[in-house]
Amino acid sequence: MNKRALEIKKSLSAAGYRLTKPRQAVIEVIACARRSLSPAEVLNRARKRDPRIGLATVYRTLEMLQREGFLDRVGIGNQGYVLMCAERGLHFHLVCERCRTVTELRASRSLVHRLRQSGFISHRSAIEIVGICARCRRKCAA
Amino acid sequence: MNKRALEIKKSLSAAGYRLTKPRQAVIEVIACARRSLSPAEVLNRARKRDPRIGLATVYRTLEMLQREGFLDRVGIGNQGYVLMCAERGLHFHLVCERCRTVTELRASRSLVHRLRQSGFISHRSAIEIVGICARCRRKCAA
DNA sequence: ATGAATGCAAAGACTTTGCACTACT
DNA sequence: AGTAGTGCAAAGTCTTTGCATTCAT
Repeated sequence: MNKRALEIKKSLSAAGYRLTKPRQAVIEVIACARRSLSPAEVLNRARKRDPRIGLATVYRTLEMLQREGFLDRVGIGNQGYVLMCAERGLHFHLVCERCRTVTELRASRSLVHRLRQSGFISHRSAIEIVGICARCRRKCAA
Repeated sequence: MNKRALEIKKSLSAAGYRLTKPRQAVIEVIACARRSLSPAEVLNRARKRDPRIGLATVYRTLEMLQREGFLDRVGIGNQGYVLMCAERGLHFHLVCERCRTVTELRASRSLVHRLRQSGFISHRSAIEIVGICARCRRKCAA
């Protein structure tokens, strides 16, 4: 069982959410994922844990997780993808648009400082940078 | 006539694109916009310049402008918004999720350096940070 | 026990596409 | 003149919603 998944479950439970089977399935799927997933992909993976889960529930759970701050939504093209955040503070997500692997990169102090000075407040802790990761780039060159 | 719009038109023309009325309308609308616009908003504004323009053409033109690097797509929630880039190098877009005003903030050298070291290449020059701008925050407090 | 959460299917929103027509170069 | 580009409407994709039913507390 994934450690992060356990944390999230505890936190949600404490906040008054019911720990249903479908919700647990979605949480585990996302906590284990090494790359960002589309809602449909989350559904497919979640079905291996709870075959009865439906797409609507996936959407509802994703929305809830996002509202509670455990999840980030990333946009590549027009499609929405979701991924779990590990870092707490302000950080970057390097999202590869080819393989959708996500690497986290902590933000520098100076950026945090400059942002604060500008008066702009972001409650989202993740900033997405879309591009091509080192591995896909090597493949491409080959 | 907006200076940036003129630049873009010249550049597109040189690249072999035809400068049609609908395209010019979209370019001017976006070059003048002070905040990010949804495709539907672009249509509405463009109609004031060319009443015959249709939504499909707006989408096609936006796609083309993005492909040519004049435009950035920003995602707030599930909806796609588009805005013109002024900065050339890597920079941030501080996107207010309330009023959708966009402020540009140049990226620090150290970020550019760290990104390069990680082997991650982003061909998009704009990184979006979604939050609440200083003005909306003041309004909210009042 | 009881109401929050679910699954299904239908509705909704946004985007893309096919095709006959238009208008840049 | 010739073809890139357009408008319209239809099709496609993704997401949300209504409602009877299920299940976690």
